[in-house]
This record gives sequence, structure tokens and C-alpha cells, in this order.
Amino acid sequence: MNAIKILSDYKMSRTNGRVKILEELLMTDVALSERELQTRLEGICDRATIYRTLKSLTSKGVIHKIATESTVAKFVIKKTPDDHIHFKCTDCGRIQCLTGIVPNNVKLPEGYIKKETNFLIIGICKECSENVQ
Amino acid sequence: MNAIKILSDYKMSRTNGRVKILEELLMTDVALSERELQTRLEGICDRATIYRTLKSLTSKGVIHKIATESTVAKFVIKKTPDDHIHFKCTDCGRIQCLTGIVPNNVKLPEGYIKKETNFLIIGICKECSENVQ
DNA sequence: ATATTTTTGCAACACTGTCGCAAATATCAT
DNA sequence: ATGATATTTGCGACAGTGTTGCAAAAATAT
Repeated sequence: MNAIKILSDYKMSRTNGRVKILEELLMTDVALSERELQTRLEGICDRATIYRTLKSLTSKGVIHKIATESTVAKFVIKKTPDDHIHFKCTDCGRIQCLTGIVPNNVKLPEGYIKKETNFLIIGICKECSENVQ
Repeated sequence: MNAIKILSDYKMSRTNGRVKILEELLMTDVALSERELQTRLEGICDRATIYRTLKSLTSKGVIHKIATESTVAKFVIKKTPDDHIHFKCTDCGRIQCLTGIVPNNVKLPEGYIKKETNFLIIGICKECSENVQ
């Protein structure tokens, strides 16, 4: 995956800020908040630009917006189009995608129509649980 | 379930505001935000009191805090201690508990420890999908 | 009934996310 | 490449959410 290709695929102007934001998101496998992106992109682009970019990338389906209990939104590149689970570690605070385990057997009651899922498991991640011992 | 009993069970002072907040939460089966509670409790208690009460009820496990994509926290009384799924309707905006369907087969990878889950499905609820036709 | 502890209301605050608008930048056509 | 057009940016301002310190008020304990 490549930032410039994504922008052209989705017919978005190739601006410096957008390229850098996408590169940051492509570089990591944990979800980032606008805040975290801002510190990584110090001086490169404005808060408003980051928010606007995250919003358009989300609406185009390039990234996924994850709601957290701290009510700060975090964003990750979508790797698979399937529903998948996110894992938040209470120790290091990171949010990761758990690929592989898919809650596809969830059956909604009659009359309910699914559009999207937002599955978050909170606990201790592998790295942190190893460090404890 | 009874507001006054809950407060005494959890050794929380029985104040007017807390009783009213709990009664509102017990009365409904959809998740409420602080905002929504405030309008229902017009003049009965302060914003700060509602936030503080919701926080302590959440930490005691009486209610569940649901993170939404709009980054406004919503709260519901916990009916079952099990993991369960919440459903947010994009039409009427309500968030309900879907009891009965439990994603218990979700298997975390080696080394991950589960503490809590936050499963949200976004779509159209039964009532709204019936009204469309 | 009084002393002690807890909670409340208020005001102030930090932070997240949004928006209008003029300036800057990117894209398009030539 | 050059200029015309369209899009995006940065800035400042703003609304809303959630938190906190502190004195007053209310609840609990004695």
C-alpha cells in the first residue's frame, strides 16, 4: 500500500499534508488519534486539516474510525474489508486490529439490519502481558 | 431493580440527584448520554453531578459506558454480567442492548487477556426498518 | 442533636471536533 | 510551461464534552 496511490485511487488531491497523514497511518499497526498524528506531523499540517483528512478517508472507507471509552476517536488503515475486532490494551493504551478472528456468526434478531460493526475488546495485549512476568 | 437498593448495595450516599439519575436509567432500555439525562432531570441536578454519578456507577459496574462514533458517551444499566452487543440505529439514533446474542466464541490470540468488551453494531433497528415499508 | 464525611453547585478550564473565510496550493486545459 | 479553475489549507472562532477546585449544602455516623 502506498499513500500516493491511495489518494489517486480515491480521486483526492495529492497534498503534502494528506500524503504525510496517510504515510503515518500506513507505517503503524496501531490506531492513532488526531492528537497523536499531530505530534508526529509537527509543523507539517494544521489540526483542522488532519481532522478533515481523517473524515474524508473514513467516509471513503480507507481508514476505520474507532470509538474509545475515553471518547477520543482513533483511526487505522483498513486492512481487510471484513468486520474485525479491535483490541485496546489498558497497559500501553494502544489499539490494534485483531485480524483473523471474525465475529461473523453474530445473528441479529428479526428486523434488524447491519451496516457496520465496531467491536472492541479491552484488556492486556501480548507484549504487555509478557513484560509483567 | 430499584434505585435506592442499588445505592445502598454499593455503599453510595443516597442523594436526590443519584436516585433520580438511576431511576431514569432503570426506566429506559436505550443508552442515554449525560446530555439526555440532563434534559430529563431539568433543574434537579447539575451537569457535574451527573458526570460524577455516571463515572462512579460505571466504575462500580452498575452501568455500562458505551463509546459511540460521535464520541459522546452513552450509558445503560447492566442487565446481564455477560458480554453482550449494543445496537445503534442510524435512523432514530437510539442505542439498545441486544440480549441473547453473545459473541462468546471470540478467541483471542495467545498472550492476550480480555477484561471487558465493547461491541457495537450500527444499522437500522426493528422499529425503523418496519416504518420504512 | 451535633460532628464528620460525602456530595453538590458553580465557575473555570482543557480538550475534541467543526466551520467560515481568505490565502495558498493543486489540478486541468491549452 | 502558463494561466484559469477547483480544491484544500491555515487561522481563528466556536460549540460541546468532560474534569476539577472549592466553599456551601446535604447525608451519614456518633
